[in-house]
Amino acid sequence: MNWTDERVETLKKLWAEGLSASQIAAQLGGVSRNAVIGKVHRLKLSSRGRAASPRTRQKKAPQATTNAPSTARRPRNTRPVTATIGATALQAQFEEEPVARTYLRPVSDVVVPISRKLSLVQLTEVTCKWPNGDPLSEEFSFCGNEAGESGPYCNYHSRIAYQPVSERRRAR
DNA sequence: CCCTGATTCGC
DNA sequence: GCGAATCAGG
Repeated sequence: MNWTDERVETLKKLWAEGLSASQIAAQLGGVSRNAVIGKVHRLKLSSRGRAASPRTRQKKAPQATTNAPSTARRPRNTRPVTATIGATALQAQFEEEPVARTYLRPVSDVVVPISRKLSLVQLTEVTCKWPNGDPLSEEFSFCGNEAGESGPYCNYHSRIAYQPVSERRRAR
C-alpha cells in the first residue's frame, strides 16, 4: 500500500483532528499505526498542538556493530485480512465530523468484520451487539459476529467501542 | 494488559 | 521513503 496524495491528505486531516495513529491506520486501511506515525514524522507534522510529555529518548544502544550480524528481523505475520469496512461504525465514531471521503475509501483490507446484519431478536449471548445505523431505521441491524467472552462486542467492535472512551478520558 | 506517540534503522 | 521493532510512557 503506497501513500497516494489522497491517503496522505486523509492522514493529515485525521491527524489534525486529533485521532490516534492507530485509528487513522484503521481508517486508511492497509497500514499499521507505525506506518502512520512514521509518515507523520516524515511529513513533519508530528507536534499536533502540544507535546505529550518531555520524553527523552536516546538511551538504547542499538545492537548494530558489535552484535551478531544475523538478520534477527521477525517476519511478523502480515495479516491477510479481507473484510468490509464498517461504514456505520465509522459513522458512529465520527458523528460530529462532516465526513467526506472516509467512507468512499477502497474497502480492500480493513480490519473490520463483515456485519451479519442481525436483528434484535436474533442476538444471542455470543453475537456482537454493535449497532449498525439508526436504531429507529428500517435498515438497523447488529454486527452479529462472534463476540468474545470479554464483552458484548466482537474483537473489532470492542476496540472502536472502548478505545475512544479511554482516549477522551485521557486526552480531552 | 490495554493503549499512546517517538525513534531507530534495515530495507 | 517506508514501516517494524523498539522504546518510553499513561
